[in-house]
Amino acid sequence: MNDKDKKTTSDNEVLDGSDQFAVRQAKLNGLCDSGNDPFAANWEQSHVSKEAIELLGEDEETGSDVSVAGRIVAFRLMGKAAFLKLLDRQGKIQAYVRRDEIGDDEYAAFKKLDLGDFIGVRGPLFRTKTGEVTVRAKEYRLVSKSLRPLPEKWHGLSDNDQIYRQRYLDLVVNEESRERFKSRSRIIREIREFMWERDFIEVETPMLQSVSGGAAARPFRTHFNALDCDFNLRIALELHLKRMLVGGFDRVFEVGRVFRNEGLSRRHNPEFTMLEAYQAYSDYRGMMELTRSLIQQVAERALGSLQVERPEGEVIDLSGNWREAKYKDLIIDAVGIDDWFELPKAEKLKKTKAMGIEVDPELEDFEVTNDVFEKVIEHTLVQPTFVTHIPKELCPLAKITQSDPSTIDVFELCINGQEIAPAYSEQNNPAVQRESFLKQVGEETQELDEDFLLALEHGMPPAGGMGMGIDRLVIFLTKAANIRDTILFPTLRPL
RNA sequence: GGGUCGGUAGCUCAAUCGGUAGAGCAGUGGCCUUUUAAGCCAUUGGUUCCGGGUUCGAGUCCCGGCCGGCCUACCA
Repeated sequence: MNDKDKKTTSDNEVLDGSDQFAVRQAKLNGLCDSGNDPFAANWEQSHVSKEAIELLGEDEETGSDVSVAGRIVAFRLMGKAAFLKLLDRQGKIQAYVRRDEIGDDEYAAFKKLDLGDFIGVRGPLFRTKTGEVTVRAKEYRLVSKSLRPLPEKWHGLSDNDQIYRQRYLDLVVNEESRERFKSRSRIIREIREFMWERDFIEVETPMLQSVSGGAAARPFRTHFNALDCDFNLRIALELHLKRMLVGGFDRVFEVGRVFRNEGLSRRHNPEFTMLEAYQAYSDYRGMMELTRSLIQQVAERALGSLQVERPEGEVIDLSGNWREAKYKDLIIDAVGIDDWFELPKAEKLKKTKAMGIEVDPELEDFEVTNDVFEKVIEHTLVQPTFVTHIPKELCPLAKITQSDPSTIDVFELCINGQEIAPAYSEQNNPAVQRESFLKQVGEETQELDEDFLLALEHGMPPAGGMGMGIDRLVIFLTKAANIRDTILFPTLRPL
């Protein structure tokens, strides 16, 4: 195509090193010409890095033969010998290669390896002067050539755009990121373990839905050619999991992706992972115990600690029982007015303005109050807090509190200044459910899910239900600053 | 969507008031058989995100666009 690319076709041409792709391509071509296609190679691994390192006892200087493999992430050549670091799924292991041990020809080829290449190394373990367990190579093999240079070894990759668009590079060079995604996987595994231990069954429900309900969010729309009809991507798991309760699966959960057609922010990605769990014959109090135990067990098993230090230094303490606070009490405390809930909307607006909060005057009365919660209170709830007795207008899928008909049987768990998990005593009266759906349909661009109401009319056991934003859980458990740091491939504008 | 800050070598970053675009790492050539961001010598590499404009002269100033960070808006 251009002059630089022409270089790659000729080994005889002198490469000045200015085009690293061309240099590497030429090395690869040279190998292929001599009958060694590295992409055709494989390698028998006897140990992964961490296992191999642990083979050598504290007081041992040398050990048995191992065979390891990985990507070269450090290469220190010192004339007739070299040290290199191989990165595999468990971490890094050092290898030591000497010309007098692998032979002159092999060593000449070895010197042409590049950072980023995958190789296998076989030989005995030994301990270096500084005590690092190292594989002394009797044999090595290039098993895959890397044609492009890795990001800088010390600073890693810091350009956000590139970190998200080329996550694989971030994972190779940034250990913090690598560890965070291992933690995420472990957290989700421990969530499943916990639910199984509690006798829940994991199910999978449709992502493509003709009516998307269970939350008030705008859906993504798509088209199904075979039936020539439009579908929505799901915005919640709720309505299908409740159908499972109707069907007699009285403890069910699902961990899955939901999609909401909303903006991006530090806390929002349009596709994110939810856990929803429904337990028949329980209620929101039961879900409170379940949710607390779940997070405690997951933190204990996945991280080994119930204390999580925030980047700012404050320690989130997950141990013991957690604080409970009534929504109304938190509001009254924040605004400093005992009869806040009796004030007309105009007075509330005056007060919020005096507090320096911008509130849209078109909002409903309860929405003004909820703005106070979201803008003033939520970010202060760093230690785990169950917010209870939430106004009924905010949750159309829950039961009314017997002792206070203005509120519903629900909690909203806040940790790290964010909503993590709401839970309800689920509404199972089909008539009441229809009524609150109809109200919602009137207010928003929601459609009525008649199929779900039909299911309810067949009878759903009383149940507690809980939904948890897994990404937000991972944010605070792994000390991430941004939801995008917890999602391998976050949604980005296509280039 | 709005505000704001940014985009310079493969990567991490400099570049004074508008005056020859630099460094470290990586690469290339050489020395070096226990290194730890290995070291030493030499050296290649630039559409300064893109397109216009002002100017004798633009990485720098102006306008438009693209992409992103942060804040904000939408958000059970």
